[in-house]
Amino acid sequence: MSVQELSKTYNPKDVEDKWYSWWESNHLFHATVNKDKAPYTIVIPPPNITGILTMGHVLNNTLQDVFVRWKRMQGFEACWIPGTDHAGIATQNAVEKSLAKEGKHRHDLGREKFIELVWQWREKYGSTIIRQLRKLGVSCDWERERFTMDEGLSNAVKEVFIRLFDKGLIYRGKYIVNWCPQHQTALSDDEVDHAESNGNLYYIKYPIVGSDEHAIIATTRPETMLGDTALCVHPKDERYKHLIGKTAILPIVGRKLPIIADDYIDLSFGTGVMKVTPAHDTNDFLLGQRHELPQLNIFDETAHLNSSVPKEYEGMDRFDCRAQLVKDLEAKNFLLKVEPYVHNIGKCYRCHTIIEPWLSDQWFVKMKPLAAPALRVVHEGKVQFHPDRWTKVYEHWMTNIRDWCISRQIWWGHRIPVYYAPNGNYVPARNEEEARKKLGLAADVPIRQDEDVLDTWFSSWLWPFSTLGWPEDNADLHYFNPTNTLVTAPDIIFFWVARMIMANMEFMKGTPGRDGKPRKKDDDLIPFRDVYFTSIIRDEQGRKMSKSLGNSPDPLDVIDQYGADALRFTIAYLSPLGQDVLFASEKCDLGRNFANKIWNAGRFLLMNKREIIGNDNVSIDKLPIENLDLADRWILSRLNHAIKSFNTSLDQFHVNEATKLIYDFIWHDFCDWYVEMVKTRFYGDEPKEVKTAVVIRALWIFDQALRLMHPVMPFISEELWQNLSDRKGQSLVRAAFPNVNEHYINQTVEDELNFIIKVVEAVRNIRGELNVAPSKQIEIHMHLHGELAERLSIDVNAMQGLLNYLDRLCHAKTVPTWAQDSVKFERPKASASAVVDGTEIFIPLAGIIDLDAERKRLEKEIARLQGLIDSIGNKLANNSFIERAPKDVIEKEREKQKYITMNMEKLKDSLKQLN
RNA sequence: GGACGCUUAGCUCAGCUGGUUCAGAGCGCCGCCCUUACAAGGCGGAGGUCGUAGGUUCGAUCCCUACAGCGUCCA
Repeated sequence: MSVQELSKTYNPKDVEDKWYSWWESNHLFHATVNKDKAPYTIVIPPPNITGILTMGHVLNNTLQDVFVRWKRMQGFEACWIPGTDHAGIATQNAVEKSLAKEGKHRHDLGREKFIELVWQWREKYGSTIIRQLRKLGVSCDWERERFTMDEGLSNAVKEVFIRLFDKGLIYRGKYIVNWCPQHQTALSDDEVDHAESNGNLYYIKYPIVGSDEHAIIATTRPETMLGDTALCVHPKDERYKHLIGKTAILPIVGRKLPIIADDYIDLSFGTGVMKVTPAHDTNDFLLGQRHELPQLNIFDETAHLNSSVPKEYEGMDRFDCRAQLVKDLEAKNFLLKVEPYVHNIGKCYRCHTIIEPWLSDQWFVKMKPLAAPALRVVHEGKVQFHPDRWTKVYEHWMTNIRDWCISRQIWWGHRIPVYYAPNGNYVPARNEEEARKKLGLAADVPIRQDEDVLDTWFSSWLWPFSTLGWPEDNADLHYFNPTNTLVTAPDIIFFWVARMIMANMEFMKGTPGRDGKPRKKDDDLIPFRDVYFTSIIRDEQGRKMSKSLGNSPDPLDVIDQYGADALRFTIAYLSPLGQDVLFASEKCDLGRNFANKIWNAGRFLLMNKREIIGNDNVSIDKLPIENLDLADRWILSRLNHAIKSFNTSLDQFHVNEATKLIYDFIWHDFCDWYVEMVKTRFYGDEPKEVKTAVVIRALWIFDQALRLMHPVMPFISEELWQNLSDRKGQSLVRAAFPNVNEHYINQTVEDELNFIIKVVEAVRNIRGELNVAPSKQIEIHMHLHGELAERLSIDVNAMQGLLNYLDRLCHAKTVPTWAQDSVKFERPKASASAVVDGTEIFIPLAGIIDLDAERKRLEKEIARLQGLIDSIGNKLANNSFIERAPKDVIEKEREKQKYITMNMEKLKDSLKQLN
């Protein structure tokens, strides 16, 4: 594209798709084992195949892309492995829903046909989010895309199951699980939504055998009494001590219930007597185990009453049963009272059916042995969390870890690799053949595989190595694992992060590492070194974004409206480490305006390049260092500062800080000051060679800025980078990230230019405050003296050069007057004035300005300085400050006082002059 | 009930681990400008006793304690 075609405003639509497909088709994101480079690996938190891109994904993936692009440009072999997970329940749910529209149920199809249908569904819709991610510009290595149900990953799942089983870490047992009667499956804790709900507290009388007494129990779920197998009181409860060891009668049913004691009982809840229902309440289950109580299951898998209850309730729905039972209790005078009561109810996160704690056969992983090493590496800082406070949360969970229920009673997922012989014996096996061998069964004996599938997390916890081909041994695995950084949301710290640490440490043990030797050390066994926990994206009112509230903007709409770079920039800018982000689309104005600013800076440079050099293709690879003036040295210092701070911020995972740095450098340092100053030279009368050097230097600096911003804003930076010069087919994606050149970082230079900036601001302030028309050319009389020259350590000639900038920046003609320090200066009459670093500035404005306004302006400034002087004075008059503060601090205060007083005195003189 | 986090300008937030004319940015607001990169822009300006009450210190937005409000996680 030639210069003429650069539009006046940046139009992201013209460039984004073009560059993305170019990057991808040139394999610029592809990483391979390269012994000459250090690897830098990120595995994507695999989005769910049923999902579409949300603002949460935007944040998460923007951050990953910033890290991975930055490292890639720094010369690492950067590899970002993408993929999706199969989301067992969610996906099955989606397919069942579409089946239901045809009036069909999965059982009508049978397992095999149904699964086939799910695969078809996944072919059709399962890559939506992957397509959408590309729109965001992410530099994933798409050639490495994985899916948790792929053959390779499925093998990993089987392998892990078998190894854990053989180690005795996987077992089958009866357990209370969160049962969804709708899906007819167990749910993990995180798949249950808890919410306050209005219910009742029912007070029921249980007669005591051999007495007229009743025990009163309070329950929110009276129907579960049909499964009661005991009553329980607190051993120290004086009210009920005498009941311990006695027997109660279960109303309606007539079953005898022992009365036991346990300090689990909450004395303040209800009446202090609790009914124990081991098969239908998690806490009762644990209590029942301690006291060896019978577990009486009263529900079937659809939460209807089974045959363990009196005939009249059999087959009833649990809630119908509750209503009927309450009526019956009342009729028979067992019901004391009913009170309204607010309590927590767990619901299925998918279908919102109330969860039934239910006793069933499930598969479990013993977590304690796996947790120990995973806890250690975090403790010792080998895996670091950002922000650090999540470490505590992690520790707490890991030390109180419970066994993991991994079976799910659905069809879509990895089927549990366990096979049963007709006699009930079972073994884990990779396939039926292996199972027969293990069980010693002939080919014609019927054999049956477990019906359940594994929790989706059972495949995701293997993600950092299963995506690299494990259990097959291969070079990728040696090289790219351990990965470096994981970027994820804190709400899955237990379900995913913790488990990945456990799995990697368990299964990478002994596999060859980077040096080809079997891994032993923690540093080689961890799955990643740093975990960045992202913010939560909320809407402007601070509410979580959710489908049901409809308060989540569609990122694709936002990209369409503002551009991907604008969205990326804005979201990175708004996301402080560890804090929530309140987002609204309009906030992308920030990013869009910035992109437009960058665009126009580029446009400006290209226009001048053409003006000065013509259409020749000049290389801008080298920084021309001839004829460097103060502005050049200043911007080089600022640039190197920016690069340095950018690296530091990203090293500390302060992405918002890094983003702000880019913004400030480009907008303020480069555009507001450097570009404005360089105009003086572009339009001045220096020879062509000098001008050529000046424009190439400006382009070179801008080129550096584009490299700096590329990790955050890949599209616009590539587009401009390609336009600045002929890149011969190279891409900014793999260009070198700017190096910090300490040589250019120079505080003196910055101080010198800051003086000019302060003068300009003082003059502009006068113009603004006194309403001097912008078109009005003014004169600036500066009273320059030796002290200033010494302070700025520059000579008179250099200062003269600097003053030339003032004319452009202030629309003024500068009249400097050099004087001896002590010599009084003849002030121009009727002039506005200011003091900058001890230097007096006068702007003669006879007949133009309102002298009163100028007086007020000066008085205000004098008052401000007086305030500062007073506060410093108080400090210095304080004996304990003088005695106890460090000497250099005291000295600094004294200097400050002297300096400000000097400036103020000059202002006072000026004020006197006006009167 | 336990753990953690947050409270700074009208709004959204920085302030990296006590001392730089320490109180900042963006948006919004007010005033002036279509000055040949950019009105998605330029220049200037007004706005806060840094949640409350104590404490530590020569000195606190920053460290400690309590409280209030909001939020998240766990039980």
